[in-house]
Amino acid sequence: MPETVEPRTSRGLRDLLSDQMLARQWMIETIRNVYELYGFVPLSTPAIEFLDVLRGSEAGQEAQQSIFTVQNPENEALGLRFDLTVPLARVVAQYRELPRPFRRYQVAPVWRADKPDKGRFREFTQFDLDSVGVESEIADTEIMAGMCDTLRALKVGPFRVRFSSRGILNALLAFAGIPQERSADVFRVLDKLDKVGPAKVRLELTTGYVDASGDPIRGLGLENAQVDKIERFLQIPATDRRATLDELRATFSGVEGAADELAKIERISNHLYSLGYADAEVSLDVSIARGLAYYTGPVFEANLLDAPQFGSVFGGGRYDELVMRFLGEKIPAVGASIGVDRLLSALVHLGRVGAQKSTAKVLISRMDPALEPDYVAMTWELRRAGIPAELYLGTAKGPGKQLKYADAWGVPLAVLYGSNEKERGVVTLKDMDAGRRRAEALANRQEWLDERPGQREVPRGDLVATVREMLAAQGEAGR
RNA sequence: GCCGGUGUAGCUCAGUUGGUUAGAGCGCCUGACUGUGGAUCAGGAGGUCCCCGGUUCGAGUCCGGGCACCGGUACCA
Repeated sequence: MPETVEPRTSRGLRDLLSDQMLARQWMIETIRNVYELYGFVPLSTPAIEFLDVLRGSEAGQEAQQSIFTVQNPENEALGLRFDLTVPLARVVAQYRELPRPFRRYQVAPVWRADKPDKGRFREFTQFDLDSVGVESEIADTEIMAGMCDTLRALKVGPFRVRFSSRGILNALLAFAGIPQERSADVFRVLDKLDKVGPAKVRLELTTGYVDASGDPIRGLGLENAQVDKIERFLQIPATDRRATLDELRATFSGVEGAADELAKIERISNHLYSLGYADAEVSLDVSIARGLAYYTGPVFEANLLDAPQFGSVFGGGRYDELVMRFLGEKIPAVGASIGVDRLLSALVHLGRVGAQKSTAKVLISRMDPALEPDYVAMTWELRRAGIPAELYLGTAKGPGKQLKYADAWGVPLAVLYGSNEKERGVVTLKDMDAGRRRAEALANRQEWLDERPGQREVPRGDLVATVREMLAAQGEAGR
């Protein structure tokens, strides 16, 4: 026995077999269509980047970054990208002649060397769209409008895009008397609101607590009076954008800079109103924070109301300083990112994508070696008519195994053609779904054989037309 | 990172106070049924009992260490 290698994948990595790939491709194509309609252009960048590009020049400043490092023959310091935003910033800085605004979309895998978790992998796909070099609030507006249009195109059922802004949160800090240096810590805790609830957030903002596993959660040591103000802020309802803005104006009446920020948010909200994105779809919800430190303006995220357990499936915001690390110059940008894997899980959960495994709609079986020219001819006849067709290329002789093969791959139709059919100038077409349904009711094999459910014989010349008709009928039945 | 749990066939798992040649269901393959998927029946293939060490006449079983995975929790640019 030769020594064999155990087939396996490293932790957090997985294969996507055809059913998952077909569902994913449909989803990505649907999203892409929306963003090309909006006039965003595609971009591809290498999976591997220089480590200093990924980390920023002051390496070590953000320690504990879960970057996969990569070796090349030149021994350069390289790593796999962990998002698509940093490579975008690099591209914008590197291609100085690129006309701006640069509005691009990119769908590609990214890698993070984190501990894998349910629904979290070390290799996963993001679908990002960003407008770089834009200050106008219309850019923020179109990102959020695009989020809505995308979710509608994916038929996810009711959803809610919620947005707020770093400016509002900064006003909150001023309002509560918290120094701006603490902003990252405070926002990180506020971001957990959906997940852990207000009571734990309060504890984490003040004294900290010991969680269920006995792990201590350190508190931020804020005063109770400060947290009271935060809570008062968080209670501002998110049902009506105009009303929320009114309340914010009242709450922040004495806070410097708040009025300007609220005016910006109002312009976005008004654009959205005038385009028909009403409060049911887009809400101004000051309880969302988003953990990322680099956001500087509006932040937004989307949840599916029929699948809330999947959390935010689509999120983003404005980040006006990210390109600075490469150019030293401030370039405003706004964008959003879709967690393709998470959204796909939600779509599967909602039954929006099927479990299709095969691209072929017809399997042409081969029963008689003497008739191979006929099988080949039929196959290409179907293909040239635009019907995805597979010719059985395995070694099984009889139709039993070949039908089993069609069944295993979920091919909806099978063609049976032997000397019987040839003599009479006909071809047998079998509807696999009809047969499968009938089989459930039949216990006796002989009946099953005699009945040949879902089969029909048609003249050889009607092959393409009949296949087309049967597929159309199946398509309707399947809906 | 921390707490707890679990590692036995492709999958889900059983395996007695430590005792001969380690089992079941599902799946897979073959046949009954040489032109029909499902069901049924018969047969077959498939094992480093996670790894290393220890105790013992004897270890899947007990002990020590390691690793992996699962659940919870934290972190997540």
